[in-house]
Amino acid sequence: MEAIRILLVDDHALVREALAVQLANWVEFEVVGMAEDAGAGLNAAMELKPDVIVMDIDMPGIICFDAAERIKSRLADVKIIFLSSALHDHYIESALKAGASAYLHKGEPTETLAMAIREVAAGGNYFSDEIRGRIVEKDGSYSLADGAKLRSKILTDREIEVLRYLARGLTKKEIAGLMHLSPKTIESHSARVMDKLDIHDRVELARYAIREGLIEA
Amino acid sequence: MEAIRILLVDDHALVREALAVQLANWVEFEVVGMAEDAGAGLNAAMELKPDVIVMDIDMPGIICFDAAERIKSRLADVKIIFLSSALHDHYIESALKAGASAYLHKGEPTETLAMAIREVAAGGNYFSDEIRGRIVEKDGSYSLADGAKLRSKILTDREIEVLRYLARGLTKKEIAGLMHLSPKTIESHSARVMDKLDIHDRVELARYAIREGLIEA
DNA sequence: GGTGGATTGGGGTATTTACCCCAACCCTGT
DNA sequence: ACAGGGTTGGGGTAAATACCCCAATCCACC
Repeated sequence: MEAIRILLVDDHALVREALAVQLANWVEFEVVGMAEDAGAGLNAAMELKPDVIVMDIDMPGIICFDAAERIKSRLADVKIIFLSSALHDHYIESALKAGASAYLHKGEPTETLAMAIREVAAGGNYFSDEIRGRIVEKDGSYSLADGAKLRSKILTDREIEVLRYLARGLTKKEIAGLMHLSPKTIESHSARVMDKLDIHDRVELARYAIREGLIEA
Repeated sequence: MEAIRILLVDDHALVREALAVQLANWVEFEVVGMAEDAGAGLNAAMELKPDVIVMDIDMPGIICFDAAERIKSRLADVKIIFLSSALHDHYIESALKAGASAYLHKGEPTETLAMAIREVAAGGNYFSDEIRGRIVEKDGSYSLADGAKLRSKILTDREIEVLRYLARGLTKKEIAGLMHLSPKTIESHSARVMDKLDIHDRVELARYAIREGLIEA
C-alpha cells in the first residue's frame, strides 16, 4: 500500500513541526511538505500534489478558505482537512463551501486526526461529533444544517457586509459613504442584524463578528 | 546527566500530544505529564514537581497566569515557559509578573523551544527577539520596559477595570451601578482611557481589549 | 401571478456616546 | 510642605445609537 502523502499548513512552526513528527509515527503517512500560511500552502499544493492537506484555520486573515477553494478547483482530488480550535458555524460553513473533507477540533486526540486522514484519503469524510450535528448531506456534498443556520441566524450577504463595517467601528454615515447608500439603509440593515442576533449594541456586535471570524480583533 | 522533567499544559490535545512526541526526540527531555487546562496544570505540577512547565497562553479564560503564579509560590524552583501566538504587552507583563522564565512565540521552530527548555532548566531565561526588546532586567527579575509600557499606554488599574466593562458592552450607567460610582466618574475614566489609547469609539476599545487579552471576544 | 424575502430608504424619538470644561479629594514621593 | 498622579464627580453639547413606525422596488420561487 502506498503512503498517504500529506501537506501541513499551519502558521505556528512549533505546532507544524510537532504535528509532522507526530504523524510520522504512522507508517502509512508521509508528510511531504509544510507551509506556514495559506498562500504558501496553495503553492506547495500545486507543486507537491499531496493526497491530503491538513490546514489550520486559526490564523491571521481568514484566507485559508479562499486558498482551499482554489486548490480544490485545480486539484479536485486533493482532500482537505481543516483544523481549528473554534467551531463557529461560520467557519464550518466556509469550510464546507471550500470543499473540505473533514473538519476537526484541535482538542481531539491525534488518533482522531490520523483516523480522519485515513478516512478522507479513502474518499470519505470526517467531522467531529459537535459538527456532525450541525451539518447535513445532500447529493454527496455537505452543507450547514438548517438548525445550525437558525442558530447562526442566517444573515444575508448584505447584512454581513454591513456587520463587518459596524464591527470595525465605522459610523453608519461612513458605511453609507463607502457603500454608496443612504445612512438610513445602513440603519435598516444594522437593525435587522441586531434583531436576528438578539444583540442590542455595537460592542456585542463586534465581539460576535470576531468570534464568528468575520473580522479580526 | 539527569533528564529534564517537563509538564505540558495546552488545551489542544492535538498540539499537546504532538509537542510531547516532538520533545521526546531530545534524549535530555522527559515529558512527565500533560494537562489540558491551567487548573489541571496546577494539580499536575504539585504532584509531579517537574523541572519545567511549558504552558500555552491562548486558551479560554486568561487564568494561566494565576495558575502560574500559584505554582511558583508553592514550587519556587519550577521554571515556567509560556507559549503564545500573541505577543501582547499585556500577556508579556502578566507572564513576567507570574514569574515566567521564558516566553516564546508559537511561530518559533521547535529547536528554539528545546533551547529555551535547556536554558531555563539551567537557571537562565529565554525570550524571543521581539520580546527581548520590550523588557528590562532589574535585580535579576524582568519587567516590561518603559518603552513598551508607553506603547501599551500604561492604563491604571481603575482604568483597566472600567475598560473591561466598556469593552463588554455595558453602558456607563450600568458600569456605574456595578462599581457603585457616579456615571460621570465612569465617563471620566472612559475619556482618559480613550485619550491614552488614542481610540475614539467603543468598538475600537473592545477590539483593543480583546487583542490585549483583557476580555474574551 | 402573486407571495415572500431582500434591499433600499424615510420620519421620529429617547438614550447614549464622545468630548469639552471644571474641581474636589487622597496618596505618594521629594 | 507641596507637587503630581489617581480617583472621584459635576455641567454642558453635538453626534451617534437603538429602536419604533412605514413603504417602494426587485427578484426568485411556487
